[in-house]
Amino acid sequence: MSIPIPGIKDISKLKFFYGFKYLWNPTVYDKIFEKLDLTKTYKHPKELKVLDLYPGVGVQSAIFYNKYTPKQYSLIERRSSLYKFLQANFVDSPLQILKKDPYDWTTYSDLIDKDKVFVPEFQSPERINDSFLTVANVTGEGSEGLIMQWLSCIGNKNWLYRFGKMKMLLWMPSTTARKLLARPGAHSRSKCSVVREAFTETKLIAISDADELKGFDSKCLEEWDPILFSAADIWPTKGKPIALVEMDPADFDFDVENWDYVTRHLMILKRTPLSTVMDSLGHGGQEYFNSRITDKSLLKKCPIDLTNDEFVYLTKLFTEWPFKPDILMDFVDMYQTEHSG
Amino acid sequence: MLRPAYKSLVKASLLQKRLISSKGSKLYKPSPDSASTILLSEDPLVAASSSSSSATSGIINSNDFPLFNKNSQNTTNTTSSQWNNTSDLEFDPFNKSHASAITTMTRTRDVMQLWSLLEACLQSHLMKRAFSILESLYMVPEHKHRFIEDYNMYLNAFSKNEPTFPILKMNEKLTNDLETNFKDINYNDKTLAIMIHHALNFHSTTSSMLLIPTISAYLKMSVNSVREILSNLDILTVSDLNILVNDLKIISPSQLPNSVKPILESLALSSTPVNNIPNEDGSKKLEVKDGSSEERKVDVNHGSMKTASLDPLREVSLNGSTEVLPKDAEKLIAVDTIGMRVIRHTLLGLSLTAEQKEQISKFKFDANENILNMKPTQDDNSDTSINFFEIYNSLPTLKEKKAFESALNIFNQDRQKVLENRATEAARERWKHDFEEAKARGDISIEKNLNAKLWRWYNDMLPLVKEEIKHCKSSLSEKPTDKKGLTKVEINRLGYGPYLTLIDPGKMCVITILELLKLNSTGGVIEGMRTARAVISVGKAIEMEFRSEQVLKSESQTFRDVNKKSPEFKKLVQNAKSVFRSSQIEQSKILWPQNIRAQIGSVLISMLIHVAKVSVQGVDPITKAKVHGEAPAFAHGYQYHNGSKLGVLKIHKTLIHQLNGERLIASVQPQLLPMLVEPKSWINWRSGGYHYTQSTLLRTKDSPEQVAYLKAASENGDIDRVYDGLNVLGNTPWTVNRKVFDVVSQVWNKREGFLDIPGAQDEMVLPPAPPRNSDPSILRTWKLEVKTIANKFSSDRSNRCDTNYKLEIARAFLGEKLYFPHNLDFRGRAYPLSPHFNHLGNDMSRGLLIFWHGKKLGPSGLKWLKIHLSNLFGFDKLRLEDRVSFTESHLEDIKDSAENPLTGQGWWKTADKPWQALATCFELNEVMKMDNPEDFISHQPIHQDGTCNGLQHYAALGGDVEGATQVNLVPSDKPQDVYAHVARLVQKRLEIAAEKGDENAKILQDKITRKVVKQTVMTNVYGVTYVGATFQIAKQLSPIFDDRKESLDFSKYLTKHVFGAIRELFHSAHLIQDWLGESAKRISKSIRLDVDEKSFKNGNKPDFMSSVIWTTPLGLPIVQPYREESKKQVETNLQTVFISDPFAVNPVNARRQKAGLPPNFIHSLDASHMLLSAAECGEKGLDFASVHDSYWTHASDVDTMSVVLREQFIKLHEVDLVLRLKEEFGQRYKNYVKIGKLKRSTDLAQNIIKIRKDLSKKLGRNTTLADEIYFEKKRQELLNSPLVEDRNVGEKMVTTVSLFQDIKDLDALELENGGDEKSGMSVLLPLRLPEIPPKGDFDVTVLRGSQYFFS
DNA sequence: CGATTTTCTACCGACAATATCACTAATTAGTAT
DNA sequence: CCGCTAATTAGTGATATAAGTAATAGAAAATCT
Repeated sequence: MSIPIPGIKDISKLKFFYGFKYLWNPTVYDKIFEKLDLTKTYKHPKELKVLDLYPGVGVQSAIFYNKYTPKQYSLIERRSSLYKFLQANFVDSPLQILKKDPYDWTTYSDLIDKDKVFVPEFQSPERINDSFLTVANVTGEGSEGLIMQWLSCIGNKNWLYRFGKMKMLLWMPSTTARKLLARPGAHSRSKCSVVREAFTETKLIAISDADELKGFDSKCLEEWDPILFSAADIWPTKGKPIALVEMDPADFDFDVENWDYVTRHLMILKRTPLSTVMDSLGHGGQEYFNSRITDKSLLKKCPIDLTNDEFVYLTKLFTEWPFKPDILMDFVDMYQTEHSG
Repeated sequence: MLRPAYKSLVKASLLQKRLISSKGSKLYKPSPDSASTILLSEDPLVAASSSSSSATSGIINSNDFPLFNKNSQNTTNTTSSQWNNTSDLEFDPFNKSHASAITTMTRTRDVMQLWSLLEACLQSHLMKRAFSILESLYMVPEHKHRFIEDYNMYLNAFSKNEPTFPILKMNEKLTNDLETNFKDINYNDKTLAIMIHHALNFHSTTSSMLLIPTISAYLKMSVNSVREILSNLDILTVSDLNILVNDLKIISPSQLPNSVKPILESLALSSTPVNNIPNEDGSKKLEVKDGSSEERKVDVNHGSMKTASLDPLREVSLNGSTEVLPKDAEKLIAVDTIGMRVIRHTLLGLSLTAEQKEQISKFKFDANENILNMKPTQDDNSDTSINFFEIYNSLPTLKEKKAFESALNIFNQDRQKVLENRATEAARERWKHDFEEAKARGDISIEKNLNAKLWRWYNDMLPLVKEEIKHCKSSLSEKPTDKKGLTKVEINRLGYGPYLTLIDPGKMCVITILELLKLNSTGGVIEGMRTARAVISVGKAIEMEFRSEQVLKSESQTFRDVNKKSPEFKKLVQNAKSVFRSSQIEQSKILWPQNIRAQIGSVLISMLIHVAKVSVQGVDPITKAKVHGEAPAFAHGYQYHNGSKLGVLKIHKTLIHQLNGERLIASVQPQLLPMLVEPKSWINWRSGGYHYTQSTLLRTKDSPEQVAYLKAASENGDIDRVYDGLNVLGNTPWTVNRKVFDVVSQVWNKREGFLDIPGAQDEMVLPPAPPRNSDPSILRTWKLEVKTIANKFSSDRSNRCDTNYKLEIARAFLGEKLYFPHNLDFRGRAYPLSPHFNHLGNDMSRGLLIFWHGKKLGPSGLKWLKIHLSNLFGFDKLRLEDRVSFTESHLEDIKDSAENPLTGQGWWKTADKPWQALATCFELNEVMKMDNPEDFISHQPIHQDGTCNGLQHYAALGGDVEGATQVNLVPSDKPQDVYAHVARLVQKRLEIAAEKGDENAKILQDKITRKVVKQTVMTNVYGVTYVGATFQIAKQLSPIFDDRKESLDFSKYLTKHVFGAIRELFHSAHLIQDWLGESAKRISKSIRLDVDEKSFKNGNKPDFMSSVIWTTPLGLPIVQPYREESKKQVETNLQTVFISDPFAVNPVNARRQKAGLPPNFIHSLDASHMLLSAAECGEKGLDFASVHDSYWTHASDVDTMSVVLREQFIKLHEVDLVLRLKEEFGQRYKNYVKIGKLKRSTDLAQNIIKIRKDLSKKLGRNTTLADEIYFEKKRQELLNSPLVEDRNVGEKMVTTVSLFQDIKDLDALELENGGDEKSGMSVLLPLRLPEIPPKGDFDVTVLRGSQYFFS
């Protein structure tokens, strides 16, 4: 029994997508899944539980289900027009449609702990969890923050990542993908690229605009060989291109709090050589780090050129600094409410 | 008078031509053969007023004359030409309006840059470079008519630089310069003054025979008058004039400037001439016609000086106190103090106790030694300070009091001077002193002593600064052309270098250090400050220092030979000096650009960061051993806020801890402390207040428009009454309430929280973090909690810092007589110039201040004192009798509060305003001890507050009887409580709704108190929105409901009812509010015809540029400064800084204009009322102070003040102010147009379409609204042309706008925004204002009898 | 031209985002005539 | 010496930053089709 795949005709009747964009063309999906080769990870798809966040019109959900018929496939969609669409298109289907907000943390605790509607299996972090997959579409321009939060959850090993190394197939704006996947020295290298490097193993799978590729590292592209499709395969058509990314958690071992402080502050002046930029870490930082860093060629590098390993090294030095600042969080109170009576 | 006008017109037309051709305008450019050639006539008269670049005439047009001015209602033509004559193409960077500014702004920037370069070069004696700068300045066409001033500056410096240059050679140079290098420039009277000065001062090189003819020749060459030449006191010193008048007798004393006349007269009488130039017999006095009018009378220091003249100083002989004349101005300051023995002598002559006498004889009356009680010791009763207030009070007779005050005044004059000028040096001396003391005790004490540390930093920083200045100077002396191969640092240096060279490096170091310490814990940063704020503050402080230094230097220069004479003479000199200062402060034309300030600040701060070190302690994370080391005291870094970076300057924790326990009085900007003597009277828009520090009358928001209007009004003499009121406020002497101070001080030193003073906290205590792998929601809650704590911590700390400043200033002024100079915000409300500690501050500040003068309570005073206490407890809505009895029923509490403020029951702490209540308790307690309470001498200011002052004005404006009754404009036997009344109305509404079964209403029914609605009623006057009010009410309701969401829902519901009730109760007020709002909206969406090209760049969508402008009844022009802000990043040494670009010309922010007009208009009225009342009270001899709508005076004078303020209110509202405003708007925005919609079907619309079609054919493209505006503009110009034929052509012209002229009811034709789409079309309509709401029958004069109007 | 998206959110005193890169206008340098 | 072009630079505008949309949500204005 296969689930009917919503067609573009029905989809295009929907107007409001809250800035999100969805690939609707099934042929592109075929290519994507072929490339992903999920059966390599999920040897027993029948045991797989899939969480589909912001499924939108559910094309991908239907195709996925038809291909792998997993044990459980839950769609989390709160936006009422889309929720209604899903309900109308998937009557009597094995897809579980839940009207909950993927943005809200409580959605997950309710789902897993309270209502036990969707309970993934914990697997030890030696390999990718082969019974739990999350698929998400966070292509809204304003929702980038959510992706970043999920990323930091990998670092914290909380949220869905408490069940081990869960793979995630994540749709995002191509600009976000570019930022995340930027390699040391690249123009768009930023803190979140380092986060990605530190916590994950990430590949670009597909992208909706070949032009966008020039923003990515050419060597990596060779390796990834992403699928290109056109803006016409997306609905709504207008707007910026999107990309699909496969994200696997990776092993890491460092003090996240200090590492966060060091990367955050160094990446502000990302084109300033380490020999001078270290002062922005605290009183007398330059002097300390200049004396501690033995490899003088590292001092000539700029933060934008550093690999995560180098950041980890700097973090180690930082933790050993007797005079390091004791407040690592940023507290700026911009809006002091005026008192009046 | 016609000549210059004509000239400017030519220039304007040329300018416009260039503009159009260069920018490839989209505007209509007719071909020469087109029928409309006439419209682009090259005739300068036609082109003139159209030019968007013709400076002031651009916006300050005929309509912009303040309406309350005498002749303003006359025909616009005459006023218009007046404007053109007086201000055509005036090149003044401050006199710019937005619409006109754009073309010249870039040039302005260049000229400013050149000016500062010039100033710097002259200062560094780089005459050649200076000359080449002059040549550049000469190239700026708009600047030519001002160029001579720059040349004079150069010439003057040249004269000083080449003292032995013979006058003939000098003359040669002058001739050569003006005839070959600067052909278009003519000398002016100042030039002649410089030549005369040169001739006189270096007469050793000029033969005496030559001297007189030379000078006579120069005098004859005068452009305006000899008087004009002689009035250049910045050039001609007093001794110069003395020679001219008394020795050479070339000129008659009558030609002297008024301010120095008395000095010279007295010099003439003195037997010893200052100079020994032989009096040549045959020299004639030059009689030159003097057409110049009397100078505006300047009455500085009137009161104090008059009283001083009858003081006993006269009898004291002063001979023998001759000292060597210092050459250097710096040293002059120290010597320029009065013989203090005189003062001491005077004081000792008064009836004093033996103890007081001893104090005085011990006291060193040396301004330099005793600026203020700023000693870092905690000992308040050190021998060196004197409680002047106590002595003053103890004097038995009025005569003695007067004598005392006058002697004190002379002493204080000197102290004020030192305070404004030498405070940085004083701080430095103190550091040095402490350092040396600490050094004697060993290295550890140096580290422990803050001042010693600062001294070290200072010494380390100084060479760096000097080095930098050296670089700057060398880059100055190089030719500016070879920029190649410069590093970024060097290029930046080219920008700020000229400024940096102007100030003494030592001072800059001190200022930098003090500023950074002052900014500790500001801007919501935990341990530090925002970089942006720091760099700008330092830059500003440096600039301010430079200003006062300049004024002081030129003052010393001019008066250098006349410093020590008899006391009377001294007074003459002091008078003359203050006049001189006013003119000097006025003259300084260069305001440093914001980016330069930032750059200078950053250069200095980065040097300080480099050198300032503190010793620190840390724990090695590995060995766990204690580690000692040295770390920079300051560090530059960044913080994120919502993804935005924020530059932060962090202060090391150890330093912060040290600062918490220190007295930091010195870091308060010394120029801005309260004054020891009466502020300089306001005489024009930029002269008043402090003696050596420039402040402007209006706190403008970087808006050239505001300045332009203010300047025009000031020069027109329209705002003299404003000055009067402001001077009364400034001349009220205060002193610190010592009793209250002692209590506050005790509380403070306990370091615990007390009332609204937060307790001291050294470390932030944060809750432990949950494990990293907790649920994100838990992590989030924790983060939020931490953030709240951090914010609380930082706000507490900054609050405590602020309180510390207040206390320190209060401490410094204990026993002193102090004054608050005031200026105005842009609506005309008055504020003290001195920050931190003033009577507008919080309850504690107010409690710490009392009037210096005491007045006997008298019969009514006691009553008012009691009422005052009741008011402070919040019982201000009772009958006066009941308030009196409230106080009388608490006599025991009062006694206890006064006698055991901290150990007793603490009744005073339960007051609404506890500190002021405590102050009042102290007085009342003393009163109770008296046999005859009416004889008690009271210093306590008694407040009279308007009940909802905004609504009072609205009620008066609308003639609204109901509203007037509610806000006590109508006599009543008991005061109306608006808030309670509104609460009752809401309650009624709820009851009705509840009966209908409304659930919300049922729940809320009995929870409506006065407090719930109070804030909303209050803010309603300010145009609070529905959403905002909901939040306010939610805050009040939150204790009732647990759930926030629920609380908010109820609030939403309740807000609707509250709004309804207010609208019902103050219906008339709302109609006026709506009218004001609608008018503002239409004005800010209107287009001026001579609109700048830029604003119409996109065809049919203009940038709206007209802001709402009106004139207050006092004649003060008010310009709402709300425009879209354009900020730019400016590079500095540390980081880029985001600051608003003062040269930007931005479209108005219609929303804010609309939202702002109702409150601003009302505030401009209450400000007028206050200033009128202040002026009147001042004339009646009352001490007067105010906090906007709260008027303060002595208890005994409350009755007098009550009459005054009622009369002034009536006077204010005798005219229909709304009507007046509408008329003013009508005048000002007469030819403005707006974009509206018209029914396509009407004849009018068809005619417009026809015109458009014709035009379109001619242009070969579709017409735009811009084209239509262009033609209408032309039409208006023709109509206003002085040539008859032009006017005829204009009258025959038909434009899309002119069609509307004869239409009567446009309202019928115009479609409101709801009109159907196809039948309407966009057209230009003349701007019309809405009809004003009808005025009610309320007669404002009845409030004469309303005892609760203000109470 | 109507629907949709963005922008507010009570006035004044008052107080502020920044680093980097891509692109363009303007100036300078250079070279040849 | 002048004119021309290439090359450099100065200046401007755009974009990303962090990472729960600050405590909040509905109207009005601006923008787009």
